[in-house]
Amino acid sequence: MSEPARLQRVPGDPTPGDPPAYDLIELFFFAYRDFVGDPDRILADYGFGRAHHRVLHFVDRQSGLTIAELLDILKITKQSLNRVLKELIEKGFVEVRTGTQDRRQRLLFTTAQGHELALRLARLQTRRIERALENGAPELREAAGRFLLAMIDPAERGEVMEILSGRTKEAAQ
Amino acid sequence: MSEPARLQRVPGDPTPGDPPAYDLIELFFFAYRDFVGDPDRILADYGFGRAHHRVLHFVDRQSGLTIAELLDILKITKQSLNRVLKELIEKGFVEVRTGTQDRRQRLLFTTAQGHELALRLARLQTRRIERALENGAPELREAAGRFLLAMIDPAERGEVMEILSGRTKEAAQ
DNA sequence: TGAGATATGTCAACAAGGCTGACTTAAAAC
DNA sequence: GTTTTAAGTCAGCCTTGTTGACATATCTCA
Repeated sequence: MSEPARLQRVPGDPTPGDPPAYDLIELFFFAYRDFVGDPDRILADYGFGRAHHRVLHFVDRQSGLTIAELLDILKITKQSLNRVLKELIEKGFVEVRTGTQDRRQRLLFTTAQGHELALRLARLQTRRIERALENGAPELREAAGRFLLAMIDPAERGEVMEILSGRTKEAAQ
Repeated sequence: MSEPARLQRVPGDPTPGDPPAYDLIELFFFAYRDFVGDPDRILADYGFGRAHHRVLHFVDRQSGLTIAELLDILKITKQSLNRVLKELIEKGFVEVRTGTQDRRQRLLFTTAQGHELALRLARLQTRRIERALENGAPELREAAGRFLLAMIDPAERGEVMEILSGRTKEAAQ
């Protein structure tokens, strides 16, 4: 509205002339809502919310990770994390052990109960994913993964790919 | 871990034996976070949040839609909607007109200013999408769209596809 | 025409889950 | 032995969701 028209497009430009990708924008919104909605119903039975789910998920996936590592993954403040983490510990879903090489660190683990819940929620989400892929070509799964990865900030991608490898951090204990 | 292995799978089964799709679960989480994070920074300049964005977006896309229609899309309570809608109206981003066939209804429209902001945010998100697709095969876009649509509850898909068509509702005025 | 249904608006209170800022403690590092 | 680091905590605030109750205007239908 206020910017002068340009005749050439510089690569990496805002490209205000392109029509917005309304379809993908809206699909992403609705799909994500349903995707996180599945676990919500189960979590409510335990008095947990989405924040608990995220913590439980990454603790289960990266057994033995520290508070600092978890904060880095979730990108929330330690005060926010502490509120939900405390509840997960009190209710016996997460366990804390003092680090051995560095005794200032707290290493986080899921308990048997915590692991079961994390797995149950992951399977629920997996079921939705499998149903989404079952009528597609076999390449659809790989395409979905490549698209989602490419949607992530380039600067974060390295870290995300490390997380995806799901390496446990138990070496510390 | 504790369940006996089964040799056959019933279609539509929980399939607890399948390994969870941790990669897609986590990619979806990180990708969506970055996707909605872009607009957040701009919205903060206006004193708006994500809730305002969603309202502004769908009002802009479905010019003339009613409160009831908007509530149905967003799936929040009218009290929640009203709080953000009121602010969008007060600040001159959304305009309300009384319905003509049914004068109980309120038809929602973006103002020029509101349309500009909606477009700016949509373009920002489109840029991320385009960058995600630019190094992929031309089929990647279509695959992403099909995957996301299939992730939505089947019962909702019809409604979502109507929304995607972006038909304006101005006939009423 | 009058009763009831419908669309919207509003008040009050509450909960989840983010945030900032300030401060403590224990352990490691130098 | 001082400084830095990892974690925990207190207090208060914001956004955005919730429930429940009730008001108003308008439409529908017997």
